[in-house]
Amino acid sequence: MEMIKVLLADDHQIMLDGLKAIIAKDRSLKVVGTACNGLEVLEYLKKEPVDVLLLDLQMPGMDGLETTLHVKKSFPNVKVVMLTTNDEGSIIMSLFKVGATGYLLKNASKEYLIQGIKDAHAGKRVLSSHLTEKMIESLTEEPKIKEGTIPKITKREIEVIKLIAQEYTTQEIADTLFVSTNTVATHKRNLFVKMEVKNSVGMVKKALEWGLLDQR
Amino acid sequence: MEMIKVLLADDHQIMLDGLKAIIAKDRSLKVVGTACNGLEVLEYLKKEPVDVLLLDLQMPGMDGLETTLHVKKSFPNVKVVMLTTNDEGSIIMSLFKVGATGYLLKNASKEYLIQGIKDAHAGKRVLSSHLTEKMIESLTEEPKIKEGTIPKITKREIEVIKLIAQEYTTQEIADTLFVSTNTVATHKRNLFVKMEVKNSVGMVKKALEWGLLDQR
DNA sequence: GACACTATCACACAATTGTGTGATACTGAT
DNA sequence: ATCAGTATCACACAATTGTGTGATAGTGTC
Repeated sequence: MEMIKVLLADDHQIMLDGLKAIIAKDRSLKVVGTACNGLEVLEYLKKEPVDVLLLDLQMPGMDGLETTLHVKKSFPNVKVVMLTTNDEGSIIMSLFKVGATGYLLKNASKEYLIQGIKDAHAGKRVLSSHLTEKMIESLTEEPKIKEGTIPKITKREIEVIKLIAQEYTTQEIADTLFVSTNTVATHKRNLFVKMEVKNSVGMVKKALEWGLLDQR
Repeated sequence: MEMIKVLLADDHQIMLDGLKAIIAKDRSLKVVGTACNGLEVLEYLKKEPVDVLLLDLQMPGMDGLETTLHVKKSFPNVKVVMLTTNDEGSIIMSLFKVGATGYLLKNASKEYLIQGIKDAHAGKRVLSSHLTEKMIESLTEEPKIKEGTIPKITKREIEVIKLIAQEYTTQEIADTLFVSTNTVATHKRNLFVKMEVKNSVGMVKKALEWGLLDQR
């Protein structure tokens, strides 16, 4: 009987060891390799065939989402099962859009995990039960134009966001950028609309999510 | 030869299974039980003796820090080793202050983990090597009286922070919590001082850094 | 050259936030 | 039983933020 070849990717060594130990117990599964980031995954796939890729959503550098995108592009036959602590309903859709086959919570039981790998290999959609509900919810929600797309934000606007994130007042920002407070207010106003937020707090939160404040 | 009795606590089932599998391979260690939150840990300790407690820092409800505090108070002989993904230098000090014996990153190797448990049992301080440096850093950085130390923030205050982070106005927060706007304003005022920030933006940023908004 | 976008500014006004200075009541720890 | 901390509220006022509705000028594009 052919064993299902599994590749593990997680930035936590212990997680890798743990998963390996769990999967090793099942005779029809075989861990053929491990990786601790997205690049290593792609490197591995270039060399060796893999049936199922178990992927941590949160990883330094290329995260699970981006990795999936690349993997499915170059190796469409590989089934990707995302492993995560996250239970946000919103992200599931982008995951499946990007080509993932499954999405499991890290606090799933090991039986569920093993069954999930087998199901994914058979081409079945795999979803932690807690999440199924949430997904249906977010599907049945009114088709609001909410989209994961990050709008175009200009350099000047980013300067403004950064200063706001540093607790500057509008007056201080104006002084720093050598413009009037009116100008700063206008930038903020435009940003609120673009980013679909109500105030500076929401703006800074989204800016952080979108990685706008990363490079100082 | 006596085996070292280990109790595992983590809210992720897979993590528990993984750790158990790793530890089971060492003949001098024995996993005598598992728990998925702080309360379960305390319940278990009341019934059965344990040598080393492997504790996840991030858990719903009572977190690792608080759990350690309670454990060391009632069961001072139990050695506590904290497991975490976090590598903030700041939190280490509060951990040791609270009575933890060790502090390991989840991406440590399994050999390191096993050795860590044994060392902790022998009363040795255990610290992931990456962290040792950071700790020394934060120690030598004396001049600043309060560096990175997370102040005590009450449950009520956290409720307020969470709502602010969700772009609620003071009025809306007051309505949600069934208190007056004055009360909300007072909570905010106190938080600004505690957290050493100037406004809500700074507060939400720090709250995010400190992981105050993690669990819904 | 028309069009879209960016960056700049003005003026007025409403809404909200933040501060200063109190107070009362409950709780848990010393 | 006292004391520190928490949670609650009041009132007043200053400061800041956010909105509505304009305008001008430079840039790059089709």
